Amino acid sequence: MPKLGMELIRKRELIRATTAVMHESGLAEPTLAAICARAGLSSSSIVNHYFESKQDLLECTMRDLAAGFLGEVALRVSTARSALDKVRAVIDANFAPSQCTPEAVSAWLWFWSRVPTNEVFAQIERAIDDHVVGELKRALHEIVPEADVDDVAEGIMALMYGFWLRFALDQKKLNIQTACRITQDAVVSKLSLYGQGHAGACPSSPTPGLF
Amino acid sequence: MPKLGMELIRKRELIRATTAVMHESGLAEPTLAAICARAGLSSSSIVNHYFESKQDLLECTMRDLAAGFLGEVALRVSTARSALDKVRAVIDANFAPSQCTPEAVSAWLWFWSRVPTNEVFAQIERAIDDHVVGELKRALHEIVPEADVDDVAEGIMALMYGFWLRFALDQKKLNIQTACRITQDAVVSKLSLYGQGHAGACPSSPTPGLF
Amino acid sequence: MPKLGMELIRKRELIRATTAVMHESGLAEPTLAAICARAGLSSSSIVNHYFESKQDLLECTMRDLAAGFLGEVALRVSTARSALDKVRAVIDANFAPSQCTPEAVSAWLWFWSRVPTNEVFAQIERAIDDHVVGELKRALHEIVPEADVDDVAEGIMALMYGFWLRFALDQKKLNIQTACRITQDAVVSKLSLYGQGHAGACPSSPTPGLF
Amino acid sequence: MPKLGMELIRKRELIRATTAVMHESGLAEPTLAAICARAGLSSSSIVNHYFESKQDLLECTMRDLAAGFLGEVALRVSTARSALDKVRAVIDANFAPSQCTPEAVSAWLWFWSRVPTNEVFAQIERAIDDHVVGELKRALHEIVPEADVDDVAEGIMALMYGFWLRFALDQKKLNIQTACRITQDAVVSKLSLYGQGHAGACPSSPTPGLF
DNA sequence: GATGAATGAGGGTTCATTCAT
DNA sequence: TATGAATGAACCCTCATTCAT
Repeated sequence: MPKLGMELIRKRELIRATTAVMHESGLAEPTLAAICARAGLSSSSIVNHYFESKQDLLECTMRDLAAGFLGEVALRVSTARSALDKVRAVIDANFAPSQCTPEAVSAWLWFWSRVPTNEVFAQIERAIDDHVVGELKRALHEIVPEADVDDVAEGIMALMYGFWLRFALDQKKLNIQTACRITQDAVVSKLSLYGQGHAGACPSSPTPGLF
Repeated sequence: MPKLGMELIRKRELIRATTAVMHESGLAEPTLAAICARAGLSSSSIVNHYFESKQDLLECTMRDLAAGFLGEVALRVSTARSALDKVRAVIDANFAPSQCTPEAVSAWLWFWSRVPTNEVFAQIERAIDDHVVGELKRALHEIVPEADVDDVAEGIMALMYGFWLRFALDQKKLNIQTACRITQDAVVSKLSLYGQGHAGACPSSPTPGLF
Repeated sequence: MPKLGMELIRKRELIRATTAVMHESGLAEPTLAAICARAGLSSSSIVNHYFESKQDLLECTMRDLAAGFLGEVALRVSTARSALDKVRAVIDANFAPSQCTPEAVSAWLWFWSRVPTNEVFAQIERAIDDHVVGELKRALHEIVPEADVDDVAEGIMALMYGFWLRFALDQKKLNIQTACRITQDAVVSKLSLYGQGHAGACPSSPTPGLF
Repeated sequence: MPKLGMELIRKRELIRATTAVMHESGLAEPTLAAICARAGLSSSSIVNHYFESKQDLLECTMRDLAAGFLGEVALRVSTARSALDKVRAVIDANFAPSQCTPEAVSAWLWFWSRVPTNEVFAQIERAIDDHVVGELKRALHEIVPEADVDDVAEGIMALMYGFWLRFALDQKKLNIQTACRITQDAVVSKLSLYGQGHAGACPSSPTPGLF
């Protein structure tokens, strides 16, 4: 029964199953057998039917994840008015529900753990990073002194990556909403020092401060 | 070659080789063959001669790394005078040279990526985390309001983990000294809001601020 | 080669090859490599394709052998009229051609030698033993005094096991037909003492007698 | 401390440990490591120090066992007066306490299971068998018609081997004394048919009979 | 005499992949 | 389109054995 569009459906099923397996079997190397079993398909031959190889499936899976993430960023940033709102939009995108399911978080950590090994993954990672950091810096340029842009951007990225890593390690240890709030607060208080944000210029009052 | 007392020497060699392989061959599962080749030993039998299994070698490797890290923390915290100094000591320990070689960073990320899979690794991770977070909170209790202790501690941990993760992903992207400085500044400015730290109450000067 | 329905064929081939290897390579632990080579298959991966493990293959092999044996017993016992005929049927089943090929005898001895080691094999052995001994005792109840049933049954079993063991040790030493005849004669003469069997009460002629 | 006679002591220790390991670890192939651990020696090198190889140790172990058994036979046969007593002596030797410890029984079954594989073991087995069967037949010649000697001897051997095998399979299933008694009774009743033994010529009375 | 170091062969198992159906 | 057959590489581990101490 050569249904049209079967290819797309199967691919999506397999990609979804891949992230599920990454999560369920720890972050161990997912096997094709496990992925196919999870997708309800028998025989791992089907993977080589729709993908060039296991590596291809994994790359597609990560590209899919990355596309979703960059989409969240683009969507939110494009609707932000002020520079500060753009910064906040980037942070919101990082903690967006679609990126924070246990499966997604596991997939991200799995992906990161393979970046040093795998050149293709490294390229994807660099592309994501360049895009997000670029977005961040473009906004920060309008808010903080030129000399501070890099450090502030780097700080924000580290904070988000750190929360993600810690969430992946133990999902009971951390609450995503809390993580997002802490990050947002950190930025607000930080930028308020430069006379931006909702706060006044000099934080003489018991200003929020970082974290 | 059959010198007596070879056990400690070989164990150390193999542990060192393990972290080296983790780093060199990406964060992929290190094979005993690769580890032995790296250590200059022939045949992977030698590993089972000195360790109970591959898993045992990996656990010993991580315990060794963890011990080194906790040692750095203990050493620096014990010589700190004020509560603020203790917080800074924890941060310094995280970015201590012994913990920031490319090999060590790779090993840490490898370790983290296995925590969800492996119960023993999870225990080690929890032990480390409890210890460091505990140290941090004990000091923060004297500095920030009770209600803020958890969030501040969590923020500091995330910042450090995030820098480490990003360093592991691309060592050219980040400079450890910079990461340490940004983290320290973040803490100082944060805590200064509560009237603590070496800085005066109101940061009238181009205030430190977070990140 | 990838014909459908290959599973049953291959399983049978592998089981047959297993007993062959047990026989040919003495009763040493058969290796998958040897079994596959014997079956004309390349690489021992095929075993794990059709069986869960080597242990599974061995268990299936023995269950197959046991089923054949119990089938022989059931077939012959069910067509026996008198109680004595049932006893003789059990003996005939033990020395049936299907159970007395050199391969089968080797497989049985191999199996027995593993019973003390292996719980699954022990269960199979107990099941077989209980079944055969039970069949024997049920028939004997009608022939010999209650007090003698156990000893007679035990004696018959020992005689059969002993012949089998000796046949396994050296197939030139013994002739199966002779063994069967000796066992049958032993039973006939034994039971004739109780006034049963086709023979008259007192064996006035140079009576058969045991052995 | 080069104690004199250390060699004999160590050899005996190792041989004893070998049978112990054969029994304790089922009838699996005993490893040198297990044997040395059982003997309280560290490092399996000691075996190659006192024996030429593992095979040598195993052969010595079986020769030791065989010597003990043949000694039992010789001792009892030499003190037997009548031909019938000699037959009974052989049976008693088979079930002598020294040959019926769980360790000895396991060792014997282990040995038998290796006979088809191993030429040296086969030679030992043949030597034992020839000796015992010879002893038996020599006595039987004086009791039973020439034509029956082989069958009767073979029957007795089978009965004894069968009991041993069944005892090795499950020591709870069988009692050595019972096995010995059944065998002795079988012989007595059998030979009584030929006008020998304690019984009268024609077993018209409810003679014991076999088993 | 006895130990510990080191090696290498060989075993079972997992797994991605190819191919015929 | 989809499945099952089959293969071969790679891995961890066990174990007997040799050698230097």
